[in-house]
Amino acid sequence: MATTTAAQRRAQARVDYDAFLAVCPSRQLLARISDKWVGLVLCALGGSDPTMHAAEAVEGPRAMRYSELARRIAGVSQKMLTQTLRALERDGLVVRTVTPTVPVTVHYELTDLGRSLHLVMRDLKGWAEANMEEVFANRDAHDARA
Amino acid sequence: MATTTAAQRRAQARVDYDAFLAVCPSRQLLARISDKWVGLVLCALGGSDPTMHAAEAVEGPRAMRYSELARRIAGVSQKMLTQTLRALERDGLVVRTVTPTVPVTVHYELTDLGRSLHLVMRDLKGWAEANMEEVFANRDAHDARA
DNA sequence: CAGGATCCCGCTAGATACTG
DNA sequence: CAGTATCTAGCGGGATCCTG
Repeated sequence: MATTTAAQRRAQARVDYDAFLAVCPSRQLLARISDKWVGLVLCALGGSDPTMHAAEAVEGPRAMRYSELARRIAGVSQKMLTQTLRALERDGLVVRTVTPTVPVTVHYELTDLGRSLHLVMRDLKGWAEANMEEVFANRDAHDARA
Repeated sequence: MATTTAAQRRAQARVDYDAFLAVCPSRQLLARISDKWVGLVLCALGGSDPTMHAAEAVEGPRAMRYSELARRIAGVSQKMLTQTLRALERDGLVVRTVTPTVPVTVHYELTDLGRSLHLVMRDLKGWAEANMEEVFANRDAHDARA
C-alpha cells in the first residue's frame, strides 16, 4: 500500500505522544478533573448547585439518586452521566449503593476523597465567579477591536 | 417532510440546552479552564513545569517565546498552541508582545488575572499530586474485581 | 520564527431503542 | 427506575503546506 508509510509514521507519533503523557501521571488526574461533567457531578453531590452559586454553602454533601442527578444537572445525557459516575466510582471519588427494592434504587455519594476534591473545585468555581465579569469584559473589548 | 417534527424537536432541544448553559456563565469559565491545553500553558507561563512537579515554586512567572512554549509543552501541535494562546489573550489572561526584529519575536506573559488563575490551578495540581496514589490504588482495586 | 489555511481522521457525545 | 447497546454526526485536534 502506498499509505503504509504515512500510517506507520502516524502510529509511531501517536505512541511517542502517549508515552510522553504517560510519564507524568498528574496529567491523567488533570484530565479526569477537567472532564466536562465531573465538575458538575461533584458540585451536585457536594451540595452546591452550579446554577445557583449564591447560597451554596448552606447544604452539605448528600447522597443522590440517579434520576435526581439527571434532573439536577439537566443537559447531560444518561450515557454521559452513567459514564461519569462509573469513572468517579472507579477512582474512589463516589460510592454507588444499590438497594434492591422493587424498582431498583441506586444512590451516589461522595467519599472522603471526593469531598476533598470538591473543596478544591469550589475554589476554582469561586475564582470563576469572582473574575467572570473581568474576563467577559476583556473578551468583548478584544472582539470589538477585531 | 416527514422528519420535520423530529428535526424541530431536536433543534428546540438544542436551543433549550444552550439556553440552560448560557444562563450560567460560570459554566463557560469552567469550560475554558477545563480545556486540555490551557492548564499546561498556564503552568508553563506560571513557572511550574507540569512534568516536574517537585521543585516548582522556585521560579516565578516569566515571559516565554512561542517556540519556547512549544518545546516546553512538547506534545501540543502549533495549531492548538496558537489557538489556546489566542483564547487566553482574548480573555485577558495572557499578553502577547510582538517585537519587530528581523525574524519576528513574540513573547507571551501572564497578566495579573492570569497569575491569579494560575494560583488556583496550582492548588488543583497540588490536590492531584497529593492524591494520585490513592486514586490509582482505588482504580487498580476496582479493575481487579471486575 | 511565528502563525494562517486547509484537509482529514478519530473519537466522543448525543439520540434512539431495548432490558431487568 | 436505572441502566445497556448501537448507530451516527459533529468537531476537536493533528498533519501538511504556505506566508510575512
